[in-house]
Amino acid sequence: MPDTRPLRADAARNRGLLLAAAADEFAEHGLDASVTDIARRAGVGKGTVFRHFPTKDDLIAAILIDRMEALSDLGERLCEAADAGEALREFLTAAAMQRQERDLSFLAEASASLNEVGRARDRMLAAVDALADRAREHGMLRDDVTGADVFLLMCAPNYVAGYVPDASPDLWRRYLQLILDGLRPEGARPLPATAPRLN
Amino acid sequence: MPDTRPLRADAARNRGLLLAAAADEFAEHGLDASVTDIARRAGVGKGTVFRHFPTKDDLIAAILIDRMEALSDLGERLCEAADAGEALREFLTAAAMQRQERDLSFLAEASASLNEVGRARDRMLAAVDALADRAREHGMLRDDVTGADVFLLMCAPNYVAGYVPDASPDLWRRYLQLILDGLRPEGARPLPATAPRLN
DNA sequence: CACTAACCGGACCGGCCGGTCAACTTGGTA
DNA sequence: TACCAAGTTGACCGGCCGGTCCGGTTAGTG
Repeated sequence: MPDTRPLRADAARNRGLLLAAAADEFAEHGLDASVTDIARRAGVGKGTVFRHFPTKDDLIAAILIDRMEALSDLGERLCEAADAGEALREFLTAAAMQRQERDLSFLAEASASLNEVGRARDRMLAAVDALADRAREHGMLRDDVTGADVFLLMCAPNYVAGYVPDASPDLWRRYLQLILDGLRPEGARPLPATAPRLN
Repeated sequence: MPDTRPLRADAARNRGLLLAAAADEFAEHGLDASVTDIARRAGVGKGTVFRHFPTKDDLIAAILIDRMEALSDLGERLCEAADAGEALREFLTAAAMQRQERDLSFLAEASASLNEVGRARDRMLAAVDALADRAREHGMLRDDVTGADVFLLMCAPNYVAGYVPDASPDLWRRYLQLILDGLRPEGARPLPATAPRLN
């Protein structure tokens, strides 16, 4: 970070408008919402988009990073919570609420190669790992489930609910609950295949 | 169906090649694999694709219908099986294996409007409903889960596993097992939101 | 107020993609 | 074998999309 002088007032405002507009547009039309539409929604010229984010992928990455950073903060805070099981549920709920859109993949194929995304993801993965470990120690999480499993399953409730045309906006909660029940040690049967490594 | 005279020999063969090539290409590159690539992979000119399938959506629909029909057959057969719980697992396993690619959505937004797709989906949904009912009666499925829930969750294991870069090809089995455990009555907590309607 | 570096906007470019079409080839039949 | 409808092909078209660029605007400073 050699030269980090502050943005001009209008530029900073536009950057914010763009991030918000892009998030909305991606939520509605998936990752292939057009840059032109995003610019229009933000009330800004298309050139401005590319001034702030050299590439569409960079724009996506910026949104991803924002969200993952926020989730990391929350996760680290929740590690202090008394009830480890409830902490995990709260974290997954927040994760699902943050992204009601389908398909804004956390691993973001293309942009996963950008280092910043990777770093943000690793931090979040660490937070999830810690939450999972604590929950497991308190007997709220089955022994054979890893943090990586939880990380991957984070996206599932929204994905599943996303395919119902006129779904209740709370439908994802239903599938989150189902998944949480599957993660508990009670009726656990042994899992096939080994847990994936994510870094 | 006014005029259904049989295809010429070469045309029939090409149609088969195309369906196979398209399935492969979609598996590798998602739904936006290009028609040109599909044609090349099938060893056929692009025009031939559009002779058989007036629209790319029709091609997708044809694949979808094939698969759903096959799953419906299997599902209806499995309704006779002795072990209702095992029948459900077998069905979901077959469903997951049939589509290792991510993102070939069963409800296929665009083409969902085509009547044939809707009909095939309804038939499959009926089969899943029957399987779920039997499993529930045998105490292998929690009371508050509907066939529609199971239908939607069918896609989840592949989706989740699809985000792991160099995953074992069996990774989806892991998440299928987790979901199945969540579907069992043992540790069930009440589900929020009402089950979705799909037709 | 005057000056300038930062910023903005939108016409423009090349490339790709779904879809068309007219010239050509070929499977089936009498 | 001779014929033609069915089938095939790839050049071509219009439209869209990510990304560029330069003339005009504006925020901040002294």
